[in-house]
Amino acid sequence: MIKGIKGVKDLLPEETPRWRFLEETARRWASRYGFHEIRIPIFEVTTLFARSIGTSTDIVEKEMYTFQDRDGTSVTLRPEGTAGTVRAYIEHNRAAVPVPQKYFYLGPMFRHERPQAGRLRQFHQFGVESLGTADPRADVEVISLLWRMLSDLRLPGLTLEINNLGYTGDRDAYRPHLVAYLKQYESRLCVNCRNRLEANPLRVLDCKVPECRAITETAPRLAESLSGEANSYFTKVLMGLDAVKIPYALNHRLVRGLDYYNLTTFEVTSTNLGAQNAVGAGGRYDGLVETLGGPPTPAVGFALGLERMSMLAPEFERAKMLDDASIYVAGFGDQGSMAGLAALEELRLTGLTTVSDFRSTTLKAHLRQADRLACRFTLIIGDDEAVKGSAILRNMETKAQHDVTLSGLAPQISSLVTSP
RNA sequence: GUGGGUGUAGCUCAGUUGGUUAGAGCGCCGGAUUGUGGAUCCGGAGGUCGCGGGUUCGAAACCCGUCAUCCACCCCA
Repeated sequence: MIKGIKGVKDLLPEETPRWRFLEETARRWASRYGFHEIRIPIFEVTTLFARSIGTSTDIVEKEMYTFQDRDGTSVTLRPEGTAGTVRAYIEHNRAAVPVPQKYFYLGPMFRHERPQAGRLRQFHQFGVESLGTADPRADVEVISLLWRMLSDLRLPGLTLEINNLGYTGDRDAYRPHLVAYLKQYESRLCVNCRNRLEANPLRVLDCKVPECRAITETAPRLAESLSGEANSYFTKVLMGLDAVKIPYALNHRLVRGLDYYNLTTFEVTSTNLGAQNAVGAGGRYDGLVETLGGPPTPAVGFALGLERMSMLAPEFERAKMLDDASIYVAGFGDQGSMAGLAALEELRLTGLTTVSDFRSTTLKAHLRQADRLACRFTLIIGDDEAVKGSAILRNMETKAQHDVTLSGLAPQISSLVTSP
């Protein structure tokens, strides 16, 4: 048996209604906040991701689905949506458009990781990018959208955490302080953190090992090294969140894994998920557009994991099924089968949702299928009816039956089906 | 990439210190009702015990390998 690829899942018809609901909710909230859909390719040249996400990140180092195109250029299945969105923004010179460029996207992303609860190799993200606005209110707008959307879905156990990464210069100034402090306790740090000390010391701050946490608890804080400019920007973001009544918690350990973030970073986690507890996360990335060859452009955005939202979303009722398949046509016998097929087509052409199971050969089997498909009516056409040019419409709930004629069938059915 | 758990019917799972025809519940099909669904009763079908080796008189069970899957580390949505 040929099986699907590891970490790549099928969404069967039973689950697609819930996904559609999530997607529609996301779309509705995004457009309410003035974001417009952008559809970007699923693969891009590899260098786009390497340059934007950062060459020393795990994503670029070992998680990308990269392959050679036929002409030899290296291409990669997108591991996230920001890079492609920014590329499109630059390529189409959207900086020249006089209105705010606020985009949202929705679709599959690919990372070659070991699958676990809430982590797949093909997963789906909903994301927004607000490009060209340096105002703290843009940060607030994006965070607010994220929070309202998740709240509207009533996802349980949510927390919004926020931090200020400052400008690149601020982090450069802070890093030596942190490293000097951590060096004193180097022997007590976990192996990972000892490596991080060289590669990316800030990441030591969000290590989960208790010993490391204890050490970093009293470490010098990034907040103390931030420039006045960075501080006042962040203060305005927090004031804005207060003004629109978004509850948040400051988390000085929140250091995002992608290189392009600066100033505001935030993350929404849920206690009802497994170890991978981030539902959505984002931040400001003022340098990225320029890094990718565009004009200096401030930007802020977030991405949401749809699988993780789906894991949290309460069960939805399937009441709609009744409307989905409302009429079952039970055609059986040599002539009844053919007459049933014609009736099916005729009803469908008038816009009625009409189904049948051609595998059923007896009336009993047909009615059983009608019941399973939750049809409200069954149109019975056996050989007896077919030769008479008639059919029987059965109400599956009341068991009431009406005779109808096969000529001019659709109008008769329409009125019987809609009348109470 | 590393570690641990689990692979038996369509699904969820039993299966004793290794013992003869591998079970249950649910589901499915049929009958009771030769043309009327759901409920009930009766009957039936359905299994390379993940795969490959090994130990043994005998393996679903023990050993080795392998694959799949889940969870965790790492990292992230």
